[in-house]
Amino acid sequence: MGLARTTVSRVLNGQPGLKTKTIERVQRAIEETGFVPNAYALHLKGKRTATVGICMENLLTPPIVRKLALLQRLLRASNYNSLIEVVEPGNSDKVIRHFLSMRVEAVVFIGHFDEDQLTRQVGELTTRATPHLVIDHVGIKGANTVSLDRVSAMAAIVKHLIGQGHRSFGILAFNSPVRSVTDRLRGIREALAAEGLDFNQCTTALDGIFPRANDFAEGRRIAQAFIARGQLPTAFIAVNDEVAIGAMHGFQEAGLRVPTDVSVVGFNNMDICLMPTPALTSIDQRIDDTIKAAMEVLLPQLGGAARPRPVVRMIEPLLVVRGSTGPARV
Amino acid sequence: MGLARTTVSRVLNGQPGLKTKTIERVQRAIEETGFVPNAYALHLKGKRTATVGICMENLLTPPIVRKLALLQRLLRASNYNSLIEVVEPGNSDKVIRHFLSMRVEAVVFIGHFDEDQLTRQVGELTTRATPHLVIDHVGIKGANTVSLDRVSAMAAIVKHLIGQGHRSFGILAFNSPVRSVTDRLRGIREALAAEGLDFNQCTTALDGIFPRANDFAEGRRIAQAFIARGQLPTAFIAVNDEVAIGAMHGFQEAGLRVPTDVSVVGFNNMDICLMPTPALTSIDQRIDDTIKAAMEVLLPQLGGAARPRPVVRMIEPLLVVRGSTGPARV
DNA sequence: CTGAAAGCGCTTACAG
DNA sequence: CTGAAAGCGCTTACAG
Repeated sequence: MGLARTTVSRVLNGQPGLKTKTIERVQRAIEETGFVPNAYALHLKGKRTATVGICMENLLTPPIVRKLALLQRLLRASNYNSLIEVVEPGNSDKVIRHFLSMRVEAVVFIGHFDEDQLTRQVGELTTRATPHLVIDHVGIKGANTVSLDRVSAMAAIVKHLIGQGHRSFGILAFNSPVRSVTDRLRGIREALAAEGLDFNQCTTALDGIFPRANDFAEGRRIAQAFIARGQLPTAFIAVNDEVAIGAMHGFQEAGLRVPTDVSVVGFNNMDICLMPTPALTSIDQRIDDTIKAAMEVLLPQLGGAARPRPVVRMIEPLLVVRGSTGPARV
Repeated sequence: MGLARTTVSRVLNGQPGLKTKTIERVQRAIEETGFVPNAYALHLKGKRTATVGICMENLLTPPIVRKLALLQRLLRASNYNSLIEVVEPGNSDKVIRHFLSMRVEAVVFIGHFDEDQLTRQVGELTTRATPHLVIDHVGIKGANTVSLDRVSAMAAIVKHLIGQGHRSFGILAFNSPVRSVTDRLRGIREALAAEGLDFNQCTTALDGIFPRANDFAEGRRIAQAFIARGQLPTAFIAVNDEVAIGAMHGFQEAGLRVPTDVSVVGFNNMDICLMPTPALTSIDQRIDDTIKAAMEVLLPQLGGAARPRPVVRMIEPLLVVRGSTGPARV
């Protein structure tokens, strides 16, 4: 049809200086043949990939998936593609390799990973001048980080409960070596100390008895174990909303009243907090603000401005008080 | 270092006929330089992309995300990468274009989309000899489809309730033009007809009064509306588990007993079914089996075996009976 | 305003 | 067993 590849290329890239007629001719030809440019040829010859690699811990826990969904939407609004990969145990290096081979312009980690591995990977990305951002996993050396302040979250809970007169606390399903959990335990410990209370003295955990599932059934079982044991704390702090609601049920089935007899607090402020009666007091992660902050950290780096030192932004959690917490029984 | 690109290429691809010493030398050089092959050059020159494009309706509703998570895992186990894209209203053509430019070896649709658009896209993929699979969205002409049999699901529910003596049914939050919902309404209608009952006579819906949210609060509000109206049906069929649980709460708060006064059925059999008291009767989508079937349909096509005509596999739902349904009040 | 030529970084016949 | 050359499908100077 007498069209040079050069001309076609120019039309596709909307470059100026073409006759309208030529443009139309090219566009018609493209439509007729159903031509779709080969992305691999495109990016081989200089064109930027405009792709961000997103490395996910999993796709099964709602808060994590929600972060992904929001980030993906904002990235697209800024004309970036997302390359989403889920880490299987042990293959996180493979994921990073894939990202690098796809020449992503940045890598974002969402969730919790092996600490040493993540540190090494952040180091490698930095060496290669590929920007990165770690969402959630706090304390990685040299890493740009945006994360909920989990220590602060637990302080808010403990303060709220102490303000209601509680002095004995049940800890529900915190038996995990994961950083987010240990941070939260530390938050509880420090908040208690700030009020002159000793963690070991005023908290009880019966987690170890059950396999960790972090679900409704586990919460109920732990509550039952607490009841069977006697000496009930007046307030319960759960690893997440599911466990908290399960515990509420366990208590209520045994004839205890929430919050008259026991107060219960969850974590994540998911929709399910409204399901039990009374509704569950919980911590809101402010995921929208987290991802907004993530974009603020990410975009300048995508622009190529190398940071002299890592940016760390902590998101302040929001305690949402509902009916499941109240004054301690005297 | 005296290494030909050819030799390096051979090492990377594990081709036979190289001296062990050479292989080691190459591998050391690769480690030292941190070399990662450029995927764009790789696939430009013939190498297959081993990538499947997954077009998602959204990343916010749990069943859909669960399908994605499982599919992605199985694809990786079969050595395929997943390229995941979320459709924003109106950009589904852009997604397909991106997939094509990335030379994906197949496209999988998960969720519900605009029917005409999806039909056209399936047609285009077929023309281009790019295999496809539609998960969930049933009734697309020419499409390879794997989907829950929603008509059958509703039949199971209706049969179960009729067996318990119910003859009047409340329909909760089915006011949507989406194919999955209209299919389910048809399922109810047909199942009633099979028992000699007329849909219009024995069902009531008060959905239109509220903005559709499909959540807990909406379920509660609809239940309250039913109570305010009087003439309560004895059984309620909800669009999903959230609405069902909300309705249960609405009824229970008004002093009605479940299932003594009203039976309630959900849909999806999510973990939250265990949260209300009594636990919620629901339909399990059998997502694991759905995705297993999806792989069975997909893999042979990825192998290049062009199907003479589209494969359609319907997954039989599983009714999980719990305490929220019981004999009709007489 | 449009076209012919070089080059991106690999793989794959083809020589040696 | 290893290397030099062509070519994948684009973009980008450079000519015309």
